[in-house]
Amino acid sequence: MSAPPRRDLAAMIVPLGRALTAAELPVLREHGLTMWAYSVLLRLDERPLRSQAALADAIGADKTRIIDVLSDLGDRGLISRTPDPADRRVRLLALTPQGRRVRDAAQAAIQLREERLLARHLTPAQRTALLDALQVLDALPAEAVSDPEP
Amino acid sequence: MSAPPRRDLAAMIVPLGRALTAAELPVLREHGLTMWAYSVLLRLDERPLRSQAALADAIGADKTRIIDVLSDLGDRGLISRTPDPADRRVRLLALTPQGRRVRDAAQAAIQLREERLLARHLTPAQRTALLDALQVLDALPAEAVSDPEP
DNA sequence: TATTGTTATACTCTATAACTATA
DNA sequence: TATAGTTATAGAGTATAACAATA
Repeated sequence: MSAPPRRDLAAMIVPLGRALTAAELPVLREHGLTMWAYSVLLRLDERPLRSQAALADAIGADKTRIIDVLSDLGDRGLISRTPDPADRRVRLLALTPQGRRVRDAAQAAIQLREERLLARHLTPAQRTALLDALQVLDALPAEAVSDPEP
Repeated sequence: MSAPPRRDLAAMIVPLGRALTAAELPVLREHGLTMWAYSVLLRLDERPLRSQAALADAIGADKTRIIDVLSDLGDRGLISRTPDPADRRVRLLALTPQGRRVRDAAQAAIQLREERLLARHLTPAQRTALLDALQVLDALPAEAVSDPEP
C-alpha cells in the first residue's frame, strides 16, 4: 500500500482557505469590516431575515458570538434590527442601502483579487472548471460532505 | 454595482474545508490519530526531517504545539526522534515502518471517502478538472495567494 | 551570545450556562 | 412553560515568554 498519487482534498483545500482568508482581511479592514461582519452582510440579502439565531446558524456562528457584531453594524447604520410586531422577542434583520453599498464595494475588491490570482495561475478553462465544481460542492448541505453513506 | 454572479472563493472553500475536516475526524480516530498527528505523519516522508521547528513550520503549526504530538507518536513507535550526532540540540525526525503503515491506511480510507463524494456529485471530467486546478493552487507558496501584487 | 527544544504563562476564540423579556 | 436575545462564565486552542541544554 504505497502513497497515493495525490494529496488529500482537505490537505489542499484547508490551507488554501486559510491563505484566501488572509488575503481578504486587509481588504475588509479597508472597508471597516471584520470577517464576521462581512459574513453577516453577505448573508443578509435583499429580503429581511427573521431572528438572529437563524442568521448565526446560516453563517456557521454561535448566536452569542454575533451579538456584538450586529450591534456594531446597527450602530453604523449598515443593518437594521427592528422588533417583529407579531412577536416582539424576535428581531427582523435587514441590510440598509448603505450596508448594501459597503458589502458590494468590499465584495468587488475581494473578487478582483481572486480573479487576478486565478488569471495568473490557471487557464480560463481551468478557472471555469474550478468555479463550476466548487459551486456544485458549495451547494451541498454540510452533512452530504461529512457523512457520505456508501 | 450589483451583487456578483458568484460567491467569493473563500466563502465556498472555507466551509468546504470545514466539512471535509469533519469527515476526516472519525476516520482518523479509528486509526488512533488526531488531525495534528496525521499532519505530522503526512509531512514526514521517507527521508528524515531536520528539526521540529522546520516540521512545525511546514504543517502550519506552532513549534510549541506539536511537542506533545511528537512525544506521543514517538511513544507509540510511529516516528523516531533521534538527536543529531552533529548537533545534539536538534532532533532528526523520521517515520518508522509502522508509522508509514498507519499513515497509508488512514490516507487510503480518507481518500476513498473523498472519491465517493466526488463521484456522487461531479462528472469524471469535473473531478479531474477540480483536482488539477487545486493542485496548481496547492503548489503555490501561501504568499502568492495572500499578497498577489497587481 | 545564539539556537533547539521544552515548560509555563497569557491571550483569543468559542461554547455553555444563567438571566430578561416576551409569549 | 417555553423561546429570542443578552450577559457572564468557563473551556479549548493557540501564541508569547521564560528556561535549560548545547553550540
